[in-house]
Amino acid sequence: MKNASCTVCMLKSKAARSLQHSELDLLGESCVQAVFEPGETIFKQGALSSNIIYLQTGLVKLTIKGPQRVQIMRLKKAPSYLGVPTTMGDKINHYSAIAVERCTACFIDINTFKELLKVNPAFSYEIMLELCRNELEQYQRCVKLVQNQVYGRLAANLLIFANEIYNSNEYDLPLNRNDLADLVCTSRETVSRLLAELAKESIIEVEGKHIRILDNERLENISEKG
Amino acid sequence: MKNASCTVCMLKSKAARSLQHSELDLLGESCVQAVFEPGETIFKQGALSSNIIYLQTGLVKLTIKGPQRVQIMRLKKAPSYLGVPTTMGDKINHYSAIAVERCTACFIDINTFKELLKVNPAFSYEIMLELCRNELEQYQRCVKLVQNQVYGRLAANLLIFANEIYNSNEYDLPLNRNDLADLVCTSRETVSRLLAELAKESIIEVEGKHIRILDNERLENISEKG
DNA sequence: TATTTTTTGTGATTTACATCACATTATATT
DNA sequence: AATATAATGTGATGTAAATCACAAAAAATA
Repeated sequence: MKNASCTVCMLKSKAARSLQHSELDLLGESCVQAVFEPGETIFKQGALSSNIIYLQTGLVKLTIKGPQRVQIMRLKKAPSYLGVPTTMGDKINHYSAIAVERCTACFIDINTFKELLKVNPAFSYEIMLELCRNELEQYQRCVKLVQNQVYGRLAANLLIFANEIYNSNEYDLPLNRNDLADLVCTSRETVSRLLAELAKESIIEVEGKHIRILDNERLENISEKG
Repeated sequence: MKNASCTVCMLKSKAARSLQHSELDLLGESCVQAVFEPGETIFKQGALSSNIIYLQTGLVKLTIKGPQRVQIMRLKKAPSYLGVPTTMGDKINHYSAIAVERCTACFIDINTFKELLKVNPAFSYEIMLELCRNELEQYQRCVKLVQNQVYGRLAANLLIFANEIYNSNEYDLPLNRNDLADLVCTSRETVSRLLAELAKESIIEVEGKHIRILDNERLENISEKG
């Protein structure tokens, strides 16, 4: 862990770029950087929290305790703020964040964060926009979950990895089959079967965690139609 | 539709209560009140929007187009802001809001709203808190949807009507079976059957739309255990 | 290298729930 | 009041996907 100089940071968030010099100094004073290896918990549901996390680089999964077990809600890719909704209201985390790939994260003291929201409307506005985007994304995820069947949801998630996370139609899945199943809201066995199915149809190529999308169009079709 | 005087309004939001006199005047100038009867659309997905809606009284459903059909995402009870996430980013509504009970709603010009966010950090902070709460609620709804089965979800929704909407364990459902099914993410037929089942078990009493919860404890148990 | 542990694949079986089909009851319209 | 239209209940049937069961492969550990 080291104290960061936010002023010279090249990985500033869009929100942080609207801060004044003096405000960035304030941010830098109460901002501590840390590295997380895959599997390491960045913050944990139920624990007290007095920080907002700015995810500079890497990929995390957000998990939440459900009635039966812990569930992966979504992946979140840097750059992004984590734990804004979970820390703003009360001080207790309402979900966990766990590194899925190597991450660098800045821990910002919540009081400093609130102070910045207060003194800089542009900063505040950017944070608010991010919250709004999250809510809309969440609605979309939810309807898709209800109305599409597993085949479509799996296809959708493979496309998200390709288009939104790795920007390539060839990539290594950062999750094992269990976590992938969790993300798609299905069982491990079904994921196995459907991946085999997609491969048999020559829509993708699967080799362990390595995925290669062969027929983007058909995959998108499956993702849309269910 | 009439122009409202926000200064003397007794139904101010918590956020609005942090506004100065002059700011309330500003709000009042670009704030138009309207009444919506059940079934009437307050705003519509896909339409251009230049307003934030403050729901003063009443109950609405938020619906969103899914891959197969329009889906009820959630109910929202007054007092509450609607369309913040849908209007803040771009100008197009990303979901619809439809009155489920008689509603009064204030249409606030988006520029005025943004201006208030800018000049009054306390106001801005309250709005942000509401966004955060929404996001957390949405996560909860989603895990419940995935991990519980219909019986549990129906029970949960019956309890929400009792505890959060009507504050009574006897109430008239504001939705028909179709919409209730939609809210619970199941089919109309299943809702019919399970309501009958709950009645047979003497957990609730059903007479058309009138619901009476007889055994709160067991209903909560079903809601939790799935 | 050998051994344990974890991860993955695949068949067989079960099940919750959707869908279909139709009767019945309410509600709206003429 | 008569008719049309919509909302609801309920049985029969079908099915997507969970669960169970176990083998095979891969990864971690000794």
